[in-house]
Amino acid sequence: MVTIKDIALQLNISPSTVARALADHPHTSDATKARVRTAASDLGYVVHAAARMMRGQSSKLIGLIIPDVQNDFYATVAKTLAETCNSAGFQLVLAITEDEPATENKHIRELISARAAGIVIVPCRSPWRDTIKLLKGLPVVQLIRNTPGLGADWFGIDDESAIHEATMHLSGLGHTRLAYIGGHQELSTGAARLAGFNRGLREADIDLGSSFVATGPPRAAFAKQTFVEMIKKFKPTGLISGGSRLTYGILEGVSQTGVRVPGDLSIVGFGDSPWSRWWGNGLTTIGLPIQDIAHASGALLLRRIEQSKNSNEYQPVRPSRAVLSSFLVKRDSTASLVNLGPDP
Amino acid sequence: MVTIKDIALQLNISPSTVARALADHPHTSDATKARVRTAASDLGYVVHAAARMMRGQSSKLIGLIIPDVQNDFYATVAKTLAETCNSAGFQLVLAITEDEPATENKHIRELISARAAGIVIVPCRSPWRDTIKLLKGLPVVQLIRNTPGLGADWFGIDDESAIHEATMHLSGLGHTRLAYIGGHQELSTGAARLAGFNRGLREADIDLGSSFVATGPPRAAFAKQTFVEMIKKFKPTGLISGGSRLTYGILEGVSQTGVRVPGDLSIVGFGDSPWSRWWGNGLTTIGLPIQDIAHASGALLLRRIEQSKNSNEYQPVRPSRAVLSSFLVKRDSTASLVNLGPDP
DNA sequence: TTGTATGCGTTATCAG
DNA sequence: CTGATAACGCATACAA
Repeated sequence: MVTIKDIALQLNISPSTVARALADHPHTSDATKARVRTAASDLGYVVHAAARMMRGQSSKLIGLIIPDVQNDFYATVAKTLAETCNSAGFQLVLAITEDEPATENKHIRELISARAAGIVIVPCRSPWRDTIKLLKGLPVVQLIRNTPGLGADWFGIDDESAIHEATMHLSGLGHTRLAYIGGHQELSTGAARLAGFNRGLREADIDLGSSFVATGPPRAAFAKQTFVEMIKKFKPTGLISGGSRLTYGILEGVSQTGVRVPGDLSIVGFGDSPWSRWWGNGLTTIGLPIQDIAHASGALLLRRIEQSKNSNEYQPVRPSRAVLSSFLVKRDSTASLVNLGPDP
Repeated sequence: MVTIKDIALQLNISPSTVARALADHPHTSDATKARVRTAASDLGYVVHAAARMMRGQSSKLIGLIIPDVQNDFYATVAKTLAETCNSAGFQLVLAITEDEPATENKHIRELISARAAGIVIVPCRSPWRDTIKLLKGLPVVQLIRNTPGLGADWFGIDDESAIHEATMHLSGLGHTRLAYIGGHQELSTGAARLAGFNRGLREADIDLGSSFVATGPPRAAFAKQTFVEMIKKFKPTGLISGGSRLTYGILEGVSQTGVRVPGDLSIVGFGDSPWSRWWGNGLTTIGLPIQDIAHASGALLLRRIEQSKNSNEYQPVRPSRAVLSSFLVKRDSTASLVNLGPDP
């Protein structure tokens, strides 16, 4: 690896002069700068980030910790955030937890060891204490899920309202047998979304007996299995999904069981992907302001990083907690109630 | 930030003893190790990767450079590779190029500056010379696309055969008016896939006049627009997609124009996603051994990293070039030829 | 404008 | 078994 010394040796000048030339320091002759630059380019010099870091503070790395990249939602976050980071001279380090607290902890330690400038995280179900302690030492923005102990900035969506609106929508179409498949209630989002469903049921005067609720891991497999089992026992006319991957799994189940959408069942999916509209007129979705959230969190993190450079000790000054609204993308045809089978 | 010195001071021992204890060095008393570890844990010590790197060689970072995370294909690669890296103690740094040579170059410089141990890259359309020069300095594995100048390991799929097989499949169903929408011919994959289509046409004795070809950027938008325009002028009965995102765009176009699949048109999609089967029986796909490729490339890169540690100078010893086969996932109903409209 | 000296946190080497 | 010391590459305060 070619260093600043090599360039200095080549040009018979001192290393510090080279350093200054490379840094475009004002007190350096243009001639020297030019000579140094060409030499650097010739030799293929690339600055040693670690050495630079030894003197300064943190690296130009920002960690993104998410449960799953295959989720459309998080993929979009990753993309948007990568752009935001790059335009500010940072690189994004991707860490995937699979919702495992141990994996999460390990990733965070690595990031701190690499002196990441900051972290954007979608916390897993129940993070370790140690994890929270570690996170308190650097700028952190939480996304979607909200871990109680950690007093960090947070951007999320109004989960309760989102599902409530979806429930009212189905009720408004005339549905009276509703089902909900959502993520773990231990997740802040899982609890809020379920609460929205329950409020909807109450407001629509729907008997709890003619509703079905299942919560579990926010994975496609869980939703698919749950759907297939449910459709035998409880025949809903309307179904609400409480997660992007769950929607995926439900649709898998639909295509496996041959249930017609919207013929037999109206569904409200969580998250509005392009393929949502491929389901004829059946699939209403809860649109999410993903890009807005990603942008906002990126921008705020960069700001926090700036702030923490000024004050030696990082202090999470008045964490922001912003809730962005989802929006229903209605695609139901009113035909959806025509072909309802008899209640079992 | 708490350092090794802080621990030493706290315990009234020398920094070197602390270092040895932390490293579980054999010539250190168990008592000392225990004391040091608890102190480290108490103080929240995390090793400074940069400082460690100053002495040693490279970091524990591996770069993944891809055009697009939103592409199912690359998302799966990212996930699989992240697992492979983690289990070997590496962290994955995600870099998204959007197929821009400048962005690509910048990312690679950053990675080298951070002394990434190695890089897995899906090169962009026409990488800069400088980019190739930089890449020659460290272990690199190429995925899917193959940049001529760079003598690095490469894993890809047999693009020519894949599209050829798809073409023969449609021809075998009785189709004689075929269309192909693919990626730029400047891409190694774009050229190979188009060649496969052309060979298929020849072998099926299909007149070039009753076929349609369009190549362009491998984005959904391009495919959608091309599809919508094509469907007015040239009415194919069979269409083959030459890229994952292109399939996406084509299906967007289908749903916009109201073309029935497979009623009016048989389609072979590139890449087999779960949503592929949501198209009734219409959508045959070219299944890709994504996970195999990702696994293989990860494992090989780790091996190359090992090798490069032993020899001071990194020499790309006999680069591997492996071609993995795709497989057709047939879902066509034979009904697809029943409703053909008249030729325009 | 340029050169010299110093220190960042770790670890390997050598001395105790 | 433990302590002192040097070195990694870079940036900067200070001297020239």
